[in-house]
Amino acid sequence: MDLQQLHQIQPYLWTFPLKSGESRKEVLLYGGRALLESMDDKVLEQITHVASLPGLVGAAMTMPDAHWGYGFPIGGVAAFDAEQGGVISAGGVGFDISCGIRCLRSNLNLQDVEPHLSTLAERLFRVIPAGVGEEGFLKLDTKQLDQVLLGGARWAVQQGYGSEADLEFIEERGCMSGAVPANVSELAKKRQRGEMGTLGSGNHYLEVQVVERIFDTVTAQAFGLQEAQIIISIHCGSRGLGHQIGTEYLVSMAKAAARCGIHLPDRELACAPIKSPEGQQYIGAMNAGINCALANRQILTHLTRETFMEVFPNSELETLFDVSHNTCKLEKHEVEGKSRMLHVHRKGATRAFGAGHASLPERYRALGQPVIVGGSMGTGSYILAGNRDNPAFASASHGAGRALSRHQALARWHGKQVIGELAQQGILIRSRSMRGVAEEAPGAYKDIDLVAETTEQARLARRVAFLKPLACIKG
DNA sequence: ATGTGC
Repeated sequence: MDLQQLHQIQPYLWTFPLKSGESRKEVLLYGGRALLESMDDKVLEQITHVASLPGLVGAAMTMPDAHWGYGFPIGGVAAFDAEQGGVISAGGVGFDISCGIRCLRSNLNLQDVEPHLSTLAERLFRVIPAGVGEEGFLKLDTKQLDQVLLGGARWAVQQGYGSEADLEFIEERGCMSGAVPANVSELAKKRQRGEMGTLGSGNHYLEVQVVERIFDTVTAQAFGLQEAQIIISIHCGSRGLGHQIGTEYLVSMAKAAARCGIHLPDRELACAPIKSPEGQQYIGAMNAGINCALANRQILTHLTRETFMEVFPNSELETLFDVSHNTCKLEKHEVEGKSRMLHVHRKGATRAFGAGHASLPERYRALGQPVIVGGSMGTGSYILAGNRDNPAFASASHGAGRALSRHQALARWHGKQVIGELAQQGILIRSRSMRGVAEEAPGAYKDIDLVAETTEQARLARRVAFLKPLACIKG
């Protein structure tokens, strides 16, 4: 991206000035010079399109890890007011509805795990279904699936996959309200029948990590983190169900937009007024998709615990937090001194509530929400904490963010070579897809250290801990 | 992201 066309407001905040005759809201880009210079021009084009949608409140924003997505950029944040004709967009949520990360903290340290790492990786790889179309141990009929869509992680716990203690540390206490299973098609449910408790493909992973650095000892203590501790991160979403919801509602939203006279600068931006029948139907379906993802990560947590118990009989894995980064949520935000209810799209952006927010578990309330910034395999992850003065509708980065397209990555790396290079650094990769591994090569991603540092400098969240990968199960 | 697509 050419920074000449931007205006720097603060050291880590840029705006794209309006051209004469252009009618849109403000565009804000969070990030430093290095990240923005290497960012695709498409990000600016896409977020400028978002800024032209009806009912947008404040500015359309991108996080430091933003990259080109479908319609909305990944790393995009946009809040809409239903009372002012605000819209909801399937492309603004993302096709993998409620894709997110579950983080588990263990009572094990590096010394305990290192000698058994290969055994652990092998067993996790055998137990955790991963890859395109891979199915799990559960086969659900439509009626059971409706219960999943209503109950989320709470349903999974009721089935014996985890405990009440997990629920406290999941967004929405593990169960998203407002889910309407009837708004989810039979086809979407059929696709999900065998896919509960599966990882999926692409950038999804289950990773065994070690806390390598603590940045903020007080917050780390509240989060239960210390150096050399073993952490497990599970990154996945709502699988075939979420994807099918996205596909179907994209069509219904395109029709709604045409009927309501909404000008779409890009057909991928299909959206419907929040107050329209299509908008309302999508919200019910999306909330069901969120519950699907929450249940999915809960079942995977259960499988992870079972596997750890086989290798480390005294292991205990507690849920540190579970946060989504592909959602649209109705939240209360202060705008120019006024409290308003807004539909906040976060696509490839993590919710980052600051200290004192009522929805936070008591354990974290004085310090802020754990913000999980997932790395690519090999480059580590960060846990940050939400700030009370977050300027972006309580949002922050979600990961390293791609720097090269999948296509570019395939042209540059081979899967086996990537696995070999990571093995030399002591990082074990287990995957059924060598193509997938090549696409996910660490070099195809932005510098996560820079993303985390910039996220802190832009006051979006503050760094608490850095996690180094040890073993990664890939889709 | 995805019962992977020009």
